[in-house]
Amino acid sequence: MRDDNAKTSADTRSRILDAAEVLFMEHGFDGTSMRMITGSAGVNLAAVNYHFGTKELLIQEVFRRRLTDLNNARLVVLDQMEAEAGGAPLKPSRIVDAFFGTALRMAADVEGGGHTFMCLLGRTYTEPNEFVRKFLAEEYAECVERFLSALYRALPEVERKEILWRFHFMMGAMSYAIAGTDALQLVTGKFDDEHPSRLAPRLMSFLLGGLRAPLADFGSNP
Amino acid sequence: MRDDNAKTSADTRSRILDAAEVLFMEHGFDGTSMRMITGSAGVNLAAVNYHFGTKELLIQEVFRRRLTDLNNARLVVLDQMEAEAGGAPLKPSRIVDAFFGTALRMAADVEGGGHTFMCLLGRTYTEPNEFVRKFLAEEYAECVERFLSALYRALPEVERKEILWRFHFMMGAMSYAIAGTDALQLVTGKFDDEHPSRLAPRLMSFLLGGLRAPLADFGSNP
DNA sequence: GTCTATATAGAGATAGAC
DNA sequence: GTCTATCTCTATATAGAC
Repeated sequence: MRDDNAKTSADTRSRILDAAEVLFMEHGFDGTSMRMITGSAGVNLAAVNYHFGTKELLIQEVFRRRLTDLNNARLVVLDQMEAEAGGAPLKPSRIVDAFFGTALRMAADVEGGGHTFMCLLGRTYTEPNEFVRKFLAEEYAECVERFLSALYRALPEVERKEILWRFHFMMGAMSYAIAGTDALQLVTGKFDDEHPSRLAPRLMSFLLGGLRAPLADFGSNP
Repeated sequence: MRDDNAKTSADTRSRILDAAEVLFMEHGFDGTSMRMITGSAGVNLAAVNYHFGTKELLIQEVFRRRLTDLNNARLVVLDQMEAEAGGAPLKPSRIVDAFFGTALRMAADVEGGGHTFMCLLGRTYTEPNEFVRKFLAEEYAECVERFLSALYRALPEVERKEILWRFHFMMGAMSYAIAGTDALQLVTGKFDDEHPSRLAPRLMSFLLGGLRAPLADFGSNP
């Protein structure tokens, strides 16, 4: 940092994105006004519209800049594992780690903002706002398809629909584990003050237990 | 229903609550205006303030009227099981079913509005709005404490902190399973059109698998 | 690129007639 | 209890000077 008051023009964009990310996480999209964002970022109100056009486009850019990296990181790990395996199916635990572990490692990065972003992302999966959900779905499509395919091959004896459901359940458990910890904290009287990096091993063993659980009997009573 | 246009004064209150429940679920709290609610309920704009005071108090009442029943139903089942057991610890699977199964049965009630409410509730656990989170925490406190105590006694060999985390993970998986199904649906191309009642057995086996998963090794690297 | 000033729309809430 | 009309505040967005 060269000077407290030096706001280079290139910086303005990033300052807005950083401020928006935190405020969206704390107050939601509708609960965060442009004035809050520009005030927190220390830039002029008109700067948001100049750099991003509209508030909706700003929201998209907040997600895009981190989500691209996250999903690329996931795919890099998967590519590498599949190349090493040379056509043989992978171990389910390794697939789960490549997808969920990578996200948890991002969530453990408190200082770089990864934690803030993963909290925001977790909340946004169930976001009412339709354009956000659609945007997320598109950003995720390729990556999710790749991981589901890997799981299908890793667990050929399990019905595909069942794997799909369990992937969904795992997403839910992870999102809450990251975004919703505050909530239960209020109820039960805290998880002490554990650093987010402590979460990963606990969650991973829970996810794998759920994925490997014996199948229920669905045929009985419709 | 006696007449399409007959709005008895006692009805007005319920009509507002029913309309608000659906709209809050579809558009969130900030995304739902008083005008949307009164328009959908077919009542006058001023009626909300007359019957509930403020929008915040309306939100609280939407939750209170169903949450009281849900948590009472959970406690009734737990009380009965504990009475039958006469001091002996319960099976973890039965405790989980009393808490999560009861919620899933409410979520399977599409026509009576239980499904709508459970979607809304699932979203709200990670709601940014602080007063809503605090209100939920208070409404849940007693019930969660009772179920955690039951689990502590059922699993004396497992560290209490670990049980607390896994309860949290189960809450997350359930909330997403109910509220977030739309999201993954967009990504992966649908869960067909399964009725919500089909969800319960799938989720319950996942939750129990997670709860029983072997513990990870936490001591190694801090 | 950055700023001030403002246009326009919509929000929650209420006063007072009925 | 219900309605109309309206107050007040705040939101997003933009036009135009610098």
